[in-house]
Amino acid sequence: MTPARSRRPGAPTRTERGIPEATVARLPVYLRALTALSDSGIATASSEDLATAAGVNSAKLRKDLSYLGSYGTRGVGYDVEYLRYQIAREIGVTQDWAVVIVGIGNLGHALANYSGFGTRGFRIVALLDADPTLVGERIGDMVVRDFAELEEIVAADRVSIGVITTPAGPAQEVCDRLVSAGVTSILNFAPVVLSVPDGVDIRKVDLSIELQILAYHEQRKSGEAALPEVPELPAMNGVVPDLPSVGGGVGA
Amino acid sequence: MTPARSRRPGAPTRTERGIPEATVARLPVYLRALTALSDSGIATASSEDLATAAGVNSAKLRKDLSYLGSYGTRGVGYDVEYLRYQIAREIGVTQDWAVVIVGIGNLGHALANYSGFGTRGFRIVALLDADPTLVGERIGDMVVRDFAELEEIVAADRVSIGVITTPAGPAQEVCDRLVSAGVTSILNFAPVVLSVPDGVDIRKVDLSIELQILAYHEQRKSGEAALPEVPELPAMNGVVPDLPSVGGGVGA
DNA sequence: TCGATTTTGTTCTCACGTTCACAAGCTCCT
DNA sequence: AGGAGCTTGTGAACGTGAGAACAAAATCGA
Repeated sequence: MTPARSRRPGAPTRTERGIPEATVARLPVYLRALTALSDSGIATASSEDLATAAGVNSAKLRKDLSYLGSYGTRGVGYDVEYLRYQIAREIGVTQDWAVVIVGIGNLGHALANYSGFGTRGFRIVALLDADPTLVGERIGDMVVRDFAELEEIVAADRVSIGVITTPAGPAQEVCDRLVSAGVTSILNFAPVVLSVPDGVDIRKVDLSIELQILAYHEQRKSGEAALPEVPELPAMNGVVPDLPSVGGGVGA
Repeated sequence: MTPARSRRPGAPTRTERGIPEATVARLPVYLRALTALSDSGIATASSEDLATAAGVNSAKLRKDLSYLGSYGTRGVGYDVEYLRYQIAREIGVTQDWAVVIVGIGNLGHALANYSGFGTRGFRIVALLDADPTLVGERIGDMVVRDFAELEEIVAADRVSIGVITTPAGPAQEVCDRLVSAGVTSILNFAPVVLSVPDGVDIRKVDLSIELQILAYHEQRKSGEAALPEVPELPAMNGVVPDLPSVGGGVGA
C-alpha cells in the first residue's frame, strides 16, 4: 500500500527530518568546537579532529552529523565554516531569540550579567521580579521591571523563551503566567518539578541534584562498599536516624 | 566453571549493587519529593503518589527503587521517612561533603550565596580566585582566598568536590590543579570540555547549551518546516552567510 | 589512467533505558 | 478464617543510543 514504507524494525522512531534527542543535545557542543577551530584559523577538520575537540568519539560524531545531511567530503573532512553554519542553522541560532529572566536574586543577577548570555543568538529583553524593592534597579544596561508587565513584554518582543530563577515557592505560578502569556520554552533553575501543557518545552538545571550525583559516585570511591551499615528494617513505625533536611532546599 | 554466572543476555551491565546511571540521576529528585511529602505531614505514599510528585511515571519509579532494595510494602506503599533515609544514605548525603568553589565572578558569587547550597549534605569550605583584587572580599560568612592555597585547603578539609566557575580560558588549568590536589569530583560551569584522568568524575552545567536545545525545538514549532532555505552546498571554498560568533562564548 | 590512501556515511550488533503487565504479598473486611 | 482489593516488585517486550566495522567516494601520486 504505502509506496516506500521503509520502517525497518530497529530504526529509531523519528518524524521526517527529526533528529534524535541525544544528537540534538550534542549539536551545540560541536558548534562550540567548530567555533574554536575556526578561531584558530583551521579551515578543514576530520571527524577525528572534531570529535577530540568536542570530547566524543568519532563514530558518534559522524553519525550525528549524518542526520543533518552529507556535509563532509570523503578523504578530506569537513569544511569548518560551512559545517558551523549548517549546524547553527539547524539549531536555530542564526536567528535571534528573545529571552526574559524572571526572578532577579543572586542567580538571576549572575545570568543577567553573563556576557552576551554566553552565546549570541539569544537576546535578553527583560529582567522581571515581583519584589517592588528590586524593580528599577540597573543591571548592566538593563533595568529590572515589574513582573506584572510580563504579558505586554512577551507580546511586544515576541518572547518565546523564559528563564525562571525564582525560589521554588513561586516557580509554578511564574511558569503558568509565562505559558499563558505565550512563552513556549522554559529553562527552570528553581528546585521544583514544573508542569506545563503539551507544546511547551521545559528544561531544568539543578545544582543540588548535580552535586548529589557526584556524591553518589564519590561515596563508592573512597572506602569501597563502606556504606554506613544500618539495620535493614529498623523503624517502620519508629525512629529513623537523624537526617538534616536533605533535598528540601527551597532557597534560591 | 563460574558457579552462578547469571549474566542473562539482556541484563544491564552493572557491578554488584551498582545502580544504573539513569536511576542515580533520578534519586535526588525522589529525595526532594519525599522531603516535600514529609513536610506536608504525609507518612505513607504509594508509588503513584511519589511518581506524581517527582514528575515521572510510577513504573519507572518502582523499578528505580527496586535497585535499592525492597523498601515498600505491597498493598500499602512506602513509608516516607524510612524511604527518604534509605535514598539519602544510598546517595551519600547522610554525611557531609566538603566543597570548594573556584572562580568568584558573577556565577561564583551566586553559588556562594546560594543558601545552604540549596541542599544540606554539602559544605562550602572555601571560595578561591586567582585575582588579587577579589581575595579578601567577604561573601556571606566567608572570605575569598587565594587560589594558591588550594592544595593546603584540600588536604586540611578533605575536600573531594570542586566547582569550577571560572571563564573558559583558565578552566582546564584549574581543573588540573584540583585533580592533582586530590579532588576527585568536579562540577564544571565553564563552557569547555575538560579532560580528567580515570577515577575523576566530572559533570557539566552549560547554560548556553540548554538554551540552544530549547531553540532547536522552538524553531520547529513556529513555522513548521520553516528552516531558512539555503542552497545545499553553496560555499565550500567561498562565502558563508554571516554568522555572529555563535557558540564561542568564553565569558563567565 | 589507475591504484593507493584517506576519510566519510551507513549498516549491523549490542547495551541501555522505558514501559507494560502481572504474579506475589500485604491489609482489611466479612 | 477466607476472600476481596490494593500496591509492590519484576519479567519481558520494545525503543533508543553507542560503537565497531566496512563500503563508497574523493584526492593524490606515479
